[in-house]
Amino acid sequence: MSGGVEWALHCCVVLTSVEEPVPAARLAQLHDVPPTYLAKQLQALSRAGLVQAVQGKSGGYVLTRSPALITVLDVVQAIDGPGPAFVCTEIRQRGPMASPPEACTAPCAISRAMASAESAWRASLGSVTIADLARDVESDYGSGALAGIGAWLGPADS
Amino acid sequence: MSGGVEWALHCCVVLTSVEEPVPAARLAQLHDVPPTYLAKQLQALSRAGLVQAVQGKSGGYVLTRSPALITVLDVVQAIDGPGPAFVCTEIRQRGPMASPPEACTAPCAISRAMASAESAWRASLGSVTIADLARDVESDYGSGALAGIGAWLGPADS
DNA sequence: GGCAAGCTACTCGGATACACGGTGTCCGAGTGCATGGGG
DNA sequence: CCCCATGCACTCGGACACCGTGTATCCGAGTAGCTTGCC
Repeated sequence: MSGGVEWALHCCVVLTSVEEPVPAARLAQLHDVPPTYLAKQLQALSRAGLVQAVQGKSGGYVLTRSPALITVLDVVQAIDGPGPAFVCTEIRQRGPMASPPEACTAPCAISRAMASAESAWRASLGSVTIADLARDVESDYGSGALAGIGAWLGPADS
Repeated sequence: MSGGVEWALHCCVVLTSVEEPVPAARLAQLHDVPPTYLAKQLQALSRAGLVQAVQGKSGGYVLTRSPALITVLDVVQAIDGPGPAFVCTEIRQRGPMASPPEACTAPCAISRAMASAESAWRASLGSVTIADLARDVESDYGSGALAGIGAWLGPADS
């Protein structure tokens, strides 16, 4: 899995605590990660419609909708792509003992098992929203933790 | 995910139908895949203790235990490694607003959500055994399908 | 005929090149804000 | 004093190199079975 997923999730959580756009460079120095590379991930989020990019002097990124309506699965799929990790290459139709194509209308048993597992994985990620993560962060580090970060993101402090 | 996982699973299923060792080269030509590369995957299965490698003139690979005791998860972990796909880099401890290390005894909320999803994925894969897959194959293609492959694996037919 | 030594051929196992996707970076296009001049 | 044109600085967006992991391959170590010679 791409390591940028973690950065994107953290960015979404901190964007919960602000209303004004936050530039990618500021999010980068908050997490101490390469600014240009994080910009790449945010572009992916923008393409997926999770965040809105506003340009201009005081531009940046803002969440497009309520954090309660953005699931972790949305973010993961935006970064890593919607395709499943396991892709069946239909090797049952190859080789000397190949099954005839007319008998392969349904996915093979192995493909079904892997698809079922990935479905469970997606269901688990889809049941957690960014709002849930933000609440957990407040619970872990005390109320006001996110507000402090939000305040830091606003002005031009280093 | 590594593409060799699919090959390894198919190999385990067909090994269900034989009792004598099957060489890697024969499994390779059955599935029409690069022989040397499939050998690499089988070596991983051997290292994980799922199959036993016997050397000599009529050597090959055999399952070490009943197919009902080998789960799909075992095979996947043997090929792709036991480590989780998502690894938390603890970026919360980096940057200007870093959380103090003494407040980071437990995994962060994001790490927990990802770990929970992977746990669900593993549970799903762990609930399916190679014997289940073999039964599904018989159900899909009719009884005797695996027996036919097993018979083909034995002699030296091309 | 039975047995044992030697040989052969076949097997696995680890060490070795190649390729593609993820990682990291750069510069150009576009836009909102600030400024300065005019009415 | 208010409004508008101009310039600027800051933003995102896509196009360009680099590296690590997975993909594919090869040759050497080891062993079971066959052959052959001897008893």
